[in-house]
Amino acid sequence: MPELPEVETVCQALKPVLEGQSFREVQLNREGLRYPFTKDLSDNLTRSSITQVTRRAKYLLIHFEHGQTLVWHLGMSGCIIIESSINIPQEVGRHDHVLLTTSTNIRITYRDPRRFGFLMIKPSDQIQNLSPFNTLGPEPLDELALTGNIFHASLSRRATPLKNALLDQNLIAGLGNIYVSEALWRAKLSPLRLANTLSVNEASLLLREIRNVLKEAIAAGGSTLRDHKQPDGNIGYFQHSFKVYNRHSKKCGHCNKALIIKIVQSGRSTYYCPYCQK
DNA sequence: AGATGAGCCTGAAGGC
DNA sequence: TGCCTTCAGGCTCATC
Repeated sequence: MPELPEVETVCQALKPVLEGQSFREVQLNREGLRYPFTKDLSDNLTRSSITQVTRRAKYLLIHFEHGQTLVWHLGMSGCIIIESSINIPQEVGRHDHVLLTTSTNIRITYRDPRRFGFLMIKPSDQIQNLSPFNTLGPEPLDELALTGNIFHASLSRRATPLKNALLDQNLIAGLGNIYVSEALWRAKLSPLRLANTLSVNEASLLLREIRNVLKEAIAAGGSTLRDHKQPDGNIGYFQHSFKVYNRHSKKCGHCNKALIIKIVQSGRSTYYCPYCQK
């Protein structure tokens, strides 16, 4: 699924299509996804225009003039497709669960085979105080909110392996299984290293590499493994730049001799070079 | 506090 | 070809 770069790609694509517009039609093809759709969902989506489309962590936020915000999470396998609704046969795929049509006849399709995603309406002015937003960590790309020193202080409070600490959305928001492995490899830090053993310099380096990998992935339109596509139907290209993710038994690109290994941490696969990453 | 496993789902891939 | 098992980008909850 979509980690931060994939959600950001979707957000950037939706902005020009939705901001200042409104939905004239909402079609819900099932009772709900991860959570049941609330009764007021359709009404709230159609009765006011959209002021802004933003992203927080892996959540897409569509803000409406009437003071409500659509909180949209793409789960593990969700993708959003944007297309003109004119001259397109209304072909609805098995996993096309939500169809939104704008007043300008753009159709937004939400496709999610595994149905771990969700859509819910929340009051815009209270979102910051509601779960999960009230405990989310800082945005990794926000250089004002997150400095090397702040990041180091957060890590120093955690006696858990770096891999687990970086996946914790309350420590830093938006990283997922792929980009954690990639960032740790770039920083030459072992995923097994305890978070509270990093020096300020190491934490700063790690933060820099997290930013680098995220920015490069956003520029490439995200990563396409199975489900993610850019909303225009193109695939993202960053998967071609993976250095460790899904590359077990292949040579490490740093040392060019050790082989990447795959381990399991907290039930999730981790890939790293045991020689370079300390 | 942190680790682990289960659960929510479908589909792709690999082994036999 | 077909059946079976395993695994997958996330998140939450219960339990130890």
